[in-house]
This record gives sequence, structure tokens and C-alpha cells, in this order.
Amino acid sequence: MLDTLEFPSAIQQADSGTLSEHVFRLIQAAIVKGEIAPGSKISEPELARTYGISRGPLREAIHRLEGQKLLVRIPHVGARVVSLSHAELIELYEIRESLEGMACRLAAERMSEVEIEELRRVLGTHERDEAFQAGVGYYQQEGDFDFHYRIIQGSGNRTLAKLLCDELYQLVRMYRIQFSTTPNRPHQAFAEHHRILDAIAERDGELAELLMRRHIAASKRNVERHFKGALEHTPYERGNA
Amino acid sequence: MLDTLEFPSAIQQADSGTLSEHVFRLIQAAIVKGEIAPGSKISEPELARTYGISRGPLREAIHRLEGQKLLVRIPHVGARVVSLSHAELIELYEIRESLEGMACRLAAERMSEVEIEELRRVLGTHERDEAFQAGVGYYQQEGDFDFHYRIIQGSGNRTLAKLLCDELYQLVRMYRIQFSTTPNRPHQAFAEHHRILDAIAERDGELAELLMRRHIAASKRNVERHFKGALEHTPYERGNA
DNA sequence: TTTAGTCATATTGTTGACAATTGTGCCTCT
DNA sequence: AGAGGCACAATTGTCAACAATATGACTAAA
Repeated sequence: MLDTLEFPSAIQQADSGTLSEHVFRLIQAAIVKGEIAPGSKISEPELARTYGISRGPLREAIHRLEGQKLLVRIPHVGARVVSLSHAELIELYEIRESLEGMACRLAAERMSEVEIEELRRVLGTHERDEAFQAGVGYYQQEGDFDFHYRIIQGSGNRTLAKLLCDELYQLVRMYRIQFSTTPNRPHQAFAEHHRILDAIAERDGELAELLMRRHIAASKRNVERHFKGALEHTPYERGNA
Repeated sequence: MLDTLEFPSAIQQADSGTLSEHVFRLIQAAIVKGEIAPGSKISEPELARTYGISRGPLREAIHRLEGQKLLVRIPHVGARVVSLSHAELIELYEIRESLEGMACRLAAERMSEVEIEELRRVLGTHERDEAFQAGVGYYQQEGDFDFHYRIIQGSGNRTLAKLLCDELYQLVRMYRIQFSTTPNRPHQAFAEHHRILDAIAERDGELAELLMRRHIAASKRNVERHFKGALEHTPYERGNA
């Protein structure tokens, strides 16, 4: 069974057809991966040369990126890669808490038995993963998304799925990767995933929502710790007026 | 307060500065107001002539509108105004339930006394409004947003505010206006608003969240009724593949 | 009569050049 | 020497023309 939904970062340049769409995904991936530093300026002529295209399609891509909040654009000045403040990142996690909590409750109510079985297999794959067992947790980065993705898809709310997976997660991924150097509490997260799965399997929506909210709250606290730990390196506050 | 946008020829960097930004807001307003019918095709040359601009800025605006989910675009085919299915509209209300419920809880915890007093004044204005007292409820449309807006702003979560007010509400407004011919239960909604305000004033976040969720759920049921009532006029299902 | 194929038209995608605005560096004046 | 203004350069915004693709009609064959 080929899972077609994969990750949004998976660039499928073949079928997208249009250059604008192509560079859109390319730049999106570059920003999320941190290849273009947060806060850095986007030079249209330079990027156009880099990707070997004209400025027309590039500008269209930039405008779409702005809509996804990955770029901040000032008229007649230019675009910069977004640089979330500590507060904004926490706010993002608060939103996730609410939205994914709901998704988890709905998933517990509406997921099919086969979907639940697949979810259990996903978790099993993570458990057997070498990197995970070694405590490195890099794979856990992607695997975590896989777990959350499946629950969101299982909620049956396609509008919610588009909102979470296509938009907000780009930002979350961006900062996950920034913080990926430090071990991201993979074992604890795995245990939490397992309890969530159990609640879903028992069709206990209320509990599933509660556990998911706590799980994301724990992630949030983890991010807060990383932020505090990195504070010594920030020479000035980058304010997003 | 000269409304500068009036005629197409009068578009010259009125307030936003750039033509792209300007037509973006113009088309957004036109879609939300229903001046461009849902599901109708967007012709680039035609719109360019209408607004008296070139296709360049227009296309940038279209791409941003697509990001806001007000347009659905198919490569090499064109863009159409979004036409939410019954299910999608309900999904939108479910998302609002979750998000505005959270916003309301946070507002109860974090709103300042003056903000609460202002919110009370807003409600008083609605109560004294003529249209509201007549049961027409048209003013209530805008006033409702005013009420919800202030609570969302009062949550202190600026990321949430941008998400709700700048993006999702455009879609909600669009369908509100479509359904505005029938009385939108203004008196009941007003009573619910009042109870929410009381909970906020008492700093009871838990209750405030509960009441807001119920309030939106009631709106959702109202929309469902309208949808069912309008079913007789739908010759075919407009499927958004 | 229906269906498959082909062609013409119109729309979208792309390009490069031109115009307008901003930021910077330098020069002058106090 | 420092501050203010001016001019230049670079970047963004806009435009009109060109190329590629899909839609629709027309024709021909089964």
C-alpha cells in the first residue's frame, strides 16, 4: 500500500507543471530547512538567477509564501524570511493544542479500524527505528509528523487538515529543524504517542483530546527550554512590528 | 472619509501603495460581498480591464487570494471563486468552535478592565441599534464581528488573531452575507453574547470558553438549517475535487 | 447517430524591458 | 566635527509582447 500523502516538503516537480508552483515549493522547502536563514532578505534578482527563471513567476511564488506566513513583505522594500519571536512560537503551539486536540477527539470517533491499525504500525516502525533506539531522535522528527498527520487526516475534517498540514506545520517544521541539534525527548514523546493511540483505539474521544493537548503542551515547554537556553546567543531582539 | 476606490481609473496607490495590494483587497471584498458569484470563473484579461491594470499585479493578487482559500486555481485552466460545500462550511464552524473557544478563555484571563468595559459598550450599542430592535439583524452582522473581533484581540494571541480575523473570517463573512436574507436569530445571538461577556467579566475562563463554543455551535446549526432550506434550489452538487 | 480525432481560438504562463520608489553614500553648511 | 540635504544606484513595481497549453467546435468514420 503506497501512502500517497507523504510530506508536504516532498517536492514533486514533475506534475506541478508551472514554474511558479515549482519555485514556490522549492523556496518553501529551503526556508523550512533553514537553508535560507530566518530574517534574511530575499533578493528577487538573486533568487531569479539562482533558480534560473524570470522574476514574474518568482514574484508570484513570493506572494504565496507571504500568504503562508513564511515571508514578511514590506511594499517597495522587499521580503524577508519570517523570524518568529519566542512569544509567537508559543502562540503557534497554543493554536496547535486547540486544533490538534479537536482533531484527535474526532479521530477517536471517526477513524476506521484499518486506519487505527495502520497508525499502530506507524508507531511500531518508529519503535524499531535505529536512530530512535539510539536516542538521537532525528528520525523521530519526521516520524512525529507522520503520526500527527495520520491523526489529523483521520479526523475527517478536510478543511482542518489543509489548515494544519499545508500551512501551520511549515512554520512548526522550520523551528523544529532549528532546534533539532538537541535531543527532542524522543522516548517520552513516543510514550505519549502510544497512550494517545490507545485512547483512540478505545474510541475515547475525550481522553484522546486531553492526551493530545498535554502532548503538545509538553512539546511547547520543551521549545521554551530551548529558547531560554539559546538566549545567551541573541544579541538583540528581532522585533516583528 | 473619501472612499478612493470607487472607479477603476481612480486606482493610484491610494492607501496601500501598490496596485497588487489594492486589487487584492478589492477582489477580496468583491468575493466576500458576493459581487463575484461563488463558483464563477475568473478571467484575467477581463478583470485586468475592469480594474484598469495590467495582468502582472492582478496575477499576484490572484495567487494571494488562492492562499486565503477564496479562489481555487487549476494550472493552465484558471481560477474560480471558491464554493464551499455544506460539509466544508460545517468544518469551518467546527474550527471556529475550537479556536474562538480558546480565544474566549484567554480573553477572560487576560483582558484588561478597560477592554472589558469597551466590550460592554459595544454590546450596548448593538442593543440600542434600530435594525436590531426591529429584528432585521443586518447591523448584527457587522456588530457580531465587532464582538467576536474584540474577544479575539483580547486573547492576546496575535498569531491566532491574524489567523482568525485575516483569513478564516473572510470565508465566514462570505457565507454570512449569502445567508443574510433570512433573519439570523439576532436576539438569541445577542443574549448569548451577553452571557459570554458576563463570564469574561467574572474572569471565568472555563465558562467563557464553554459559552462561546455553544454560541458558535448554535450558529452552525443555524447555517445547517439554511442549507437544508436552500437545498430545493440546487440543481446539482458543485463538487470541489 | 454517436464517437473519436483534429484544428482553431482563447486563455494562461513566461519573459525582458521600463518606470517608480527606497536606501545609501557623499557633499556641503553650520 | 556633526547634521542635514542631495544625487546616485539598486531594487521593487508595472507593463506589453511572446510562447505554451486547454477548451470547444467541426469533421469524418464506425
